[in-house]
Amino acid sequence: MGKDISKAVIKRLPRYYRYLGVLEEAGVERISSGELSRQMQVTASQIRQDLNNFGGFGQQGYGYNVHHLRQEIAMILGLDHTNNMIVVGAGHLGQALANYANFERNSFHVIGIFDVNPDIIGRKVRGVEIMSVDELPDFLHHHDVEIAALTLPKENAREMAEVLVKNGIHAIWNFAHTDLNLIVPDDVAVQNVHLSESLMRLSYSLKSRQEKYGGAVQDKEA
Amino acid sequence: MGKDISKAVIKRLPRYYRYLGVLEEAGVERISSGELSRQMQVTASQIRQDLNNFGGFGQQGYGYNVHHLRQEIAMILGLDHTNNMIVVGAGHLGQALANYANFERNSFHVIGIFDVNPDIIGRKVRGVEIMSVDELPDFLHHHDVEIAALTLPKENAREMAEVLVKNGIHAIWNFAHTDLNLIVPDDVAVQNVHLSESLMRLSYSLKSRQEKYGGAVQDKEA
DNA sequence: TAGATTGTTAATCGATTAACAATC
DNA sequence: TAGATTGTTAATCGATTAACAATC
Repeated sequence: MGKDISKAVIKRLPRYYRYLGVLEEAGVERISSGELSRQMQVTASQIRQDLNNFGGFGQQGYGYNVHHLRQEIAMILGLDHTNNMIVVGAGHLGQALANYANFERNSFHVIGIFDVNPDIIGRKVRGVEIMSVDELPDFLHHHDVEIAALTLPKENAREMAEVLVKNGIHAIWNFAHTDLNLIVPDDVAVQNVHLSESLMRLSYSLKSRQEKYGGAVQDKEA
Repeated sequence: MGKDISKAVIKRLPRYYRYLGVLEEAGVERISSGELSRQMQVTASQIRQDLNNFGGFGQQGYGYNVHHLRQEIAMILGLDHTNNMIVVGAGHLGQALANYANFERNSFHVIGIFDVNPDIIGRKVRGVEIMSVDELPDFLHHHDVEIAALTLPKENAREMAEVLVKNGIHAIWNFAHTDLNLIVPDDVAVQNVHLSESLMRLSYSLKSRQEKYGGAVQDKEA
């Protein structure tokens, strides 16, 4: 309900959440936008603007209560309850994600892992058995699954996305090297993690830094 | 050299590269910004603006040559030569990345994997033996390594980043849940892949879609 | 109260889109 | 040549930063 929040703001919220977690663990009770700004290397203006999209979480003359602000952000992001997940594709990446299970203190919980390869079906990852994708529709109808992580080769990813959507999945965490936007309807959320694109940006960044700072690569021969 | 290219433009280049690859594989020889715009769901203006940061790759009345444009982008991103990589942290995610090895047709090549855990040192991943991090400095001095992927728990990541930088690494692909920007000097490129942040954005996105489209989650009980 | 710091409006900056003359 | 489509300038839009009155 209400005004749409800009994507740029949403992108920053998890980082605020992380920094507030560090502060809370360190026993810090309150923080001003100025101090947080210094630590996070963003402007205090931006912090205040961002937070005020959701309400006045701070107090003039005091700042923000670390614990309270963190809880508010958790609520905004949907981390205040457990989101059940499945992982489709039990390759190395899929297993890596499954092993993340229960990270962020129970906000996310992997309750099923699926693959096409009969050789690994039946094996367990963190106590969860790898099932055949054939069992996927049935599984989805009998469990409350919010999120599906998709770690299949791009050849199978699109087809599987359709199966997931058809069986009630409304959020896809897509690791396949393909865009699903044209496949899934508007009411299904997709987050792409294109690792190869990230690596290419790093490669570009490395290259432009070398041009800027000179051939600093050589100095490791010393 | 010359004018700085905006981050927003760089972020889009790998996606152009991917789409051009698909077109090339499909045997498409030329493409107009208009047609590419339709396929990629971005404006034709943006495509032309983006590409013209680097030079006039197109031809009036014709469009762009798919193969040539793709090669130009490869050059810009530094994919026209092999970038040697190491993976530090041979956990599930590290092994997943190592298995990516040689993806993007030899642009990236994993030549070393390192871990602290003695139990897995000596094991092989895709023909590359897992070595002890103690051997890391020596390895870096004897090999030409451009990029280090960092897949350690955040407790060790910062310390290891310092070791990498001290031994000549100029590009870090950071998967640890911590920011390295304050640790590494300006001439070291860092790309963060904070998977948990991506998952949180998905969770937000799911939540706001449910609010917008109504409680569509229930309909999978049908 | 005085000092600190927010919430919020206004100003600036940058990125995207539109338009069209140049040109293949 | 005429038609198509780029390269590029100008207009618009959105996001960030600055400023300050409100207020704890």
